[in-house]
Amino acid sequence: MPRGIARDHDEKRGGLRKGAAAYFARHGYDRASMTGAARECGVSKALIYHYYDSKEALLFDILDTHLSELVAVVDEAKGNGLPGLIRAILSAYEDADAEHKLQLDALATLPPEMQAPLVAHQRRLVTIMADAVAADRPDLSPDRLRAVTMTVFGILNWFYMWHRPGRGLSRAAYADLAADFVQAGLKGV
Amino acid sequence: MPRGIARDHDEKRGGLRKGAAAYFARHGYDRASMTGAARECGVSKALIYHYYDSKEALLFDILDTHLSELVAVVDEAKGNGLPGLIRAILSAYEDADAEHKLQLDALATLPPEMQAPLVAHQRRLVTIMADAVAADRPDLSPDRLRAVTMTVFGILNWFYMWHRPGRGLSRAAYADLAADFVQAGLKGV
DNA sequence: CATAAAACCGACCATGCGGTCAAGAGTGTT
DNA sequence: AACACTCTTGACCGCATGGTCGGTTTTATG
Repeated sequence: MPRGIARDHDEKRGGLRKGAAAYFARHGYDRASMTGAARECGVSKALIYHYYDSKEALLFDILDTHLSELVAVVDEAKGNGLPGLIRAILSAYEDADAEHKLQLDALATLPPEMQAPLVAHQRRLVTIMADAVAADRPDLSPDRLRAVTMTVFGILNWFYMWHRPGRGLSRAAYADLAADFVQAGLKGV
Repeated sequence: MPRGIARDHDEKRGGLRKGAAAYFARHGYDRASMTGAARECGVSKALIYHYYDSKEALLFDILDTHLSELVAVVDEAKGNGLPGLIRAILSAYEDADAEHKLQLDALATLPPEMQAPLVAHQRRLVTIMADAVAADRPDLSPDRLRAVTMTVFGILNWFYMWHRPGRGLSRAAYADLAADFVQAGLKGV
């Protein structure tokens, strides 16, 4: 029988995923070309198409991997209450700014059947966060619980837009501030 | 002397701006074609190029108009304290979801010299918000003041991502909730 | 060591895009 | 009425893009 897939197949694929994610995030998914992503990864465009069927399939793999890891992190941290959750999420975004940005502004460009499993991951995150909020404020109506939950995600998801590493508060310092802010804010609604 | 510009020139231009903004926001600026935007507006592509020099010039006009109006609204509301500011901004986003979305994910695609005046508008908004926060908490260090200010913008800018008109809290009800949340949160940092 | 498939590439293709153009229809000015 | 200019269009152009193809090199397996 002939040779099977290479031993380092998964690592190579992971390298393409990471390199392409950085390139896509830097230029915007739609403007970023496969030729450019290939150059960034130091391979030919044809090779990317050896590992992935299409540009969309590559994006899907980037987002699916990212969201799966995020769900795992959050699942692990959900025992530590709301502040623990907030710190865990902000910490997980470290070294994943590119993937996070792509999730926010490129996920919607995928066809619905590819979006579905990714959206399912997102819903899982939202549910865990909502449970943590509800633990502090079991009296909130469903509508208000959802609104508060999304408020917290707004805070977290906006972070990468204004924070520049090395300037202002550190990631960890902001995580503390955000946790305090949310906990106090919860008492006011 | 020959005829001048048509009397309804500005209205026509405004119509294109509004129609194109909706189309761009729905499909994403980069994927959205000028042909498609033209069809959405019920005119030919060539006509858009009669009113605008380029796709970028059209985007610039959309964002510049939107941000100018926003600055005007915020400038007027800054006397009413932080809660007033929050309510004013959320209310101003009404009927401007498309423009708001474009501001968040297409502004960066403009060349630096076109971005500059728009970013100046944004900075104005941030400054006003920071002043309102500082009025409540004059003891915050500059770094923390900035972090809290961006936290508030995160809450506001995320709203359009999860809110669906007619479902859950109304816009006004959420504005009240957000104002309460922020005011209480401010006491916790 | 033979072999068959994987790994990899340069060149190529079809399509859709932003933008242009030449021309006609409509209209305020003289 | 004659003019000059705006308004409006369908047809067109060059180019970059996502994706393909034929071929070469490499490497697990028998």
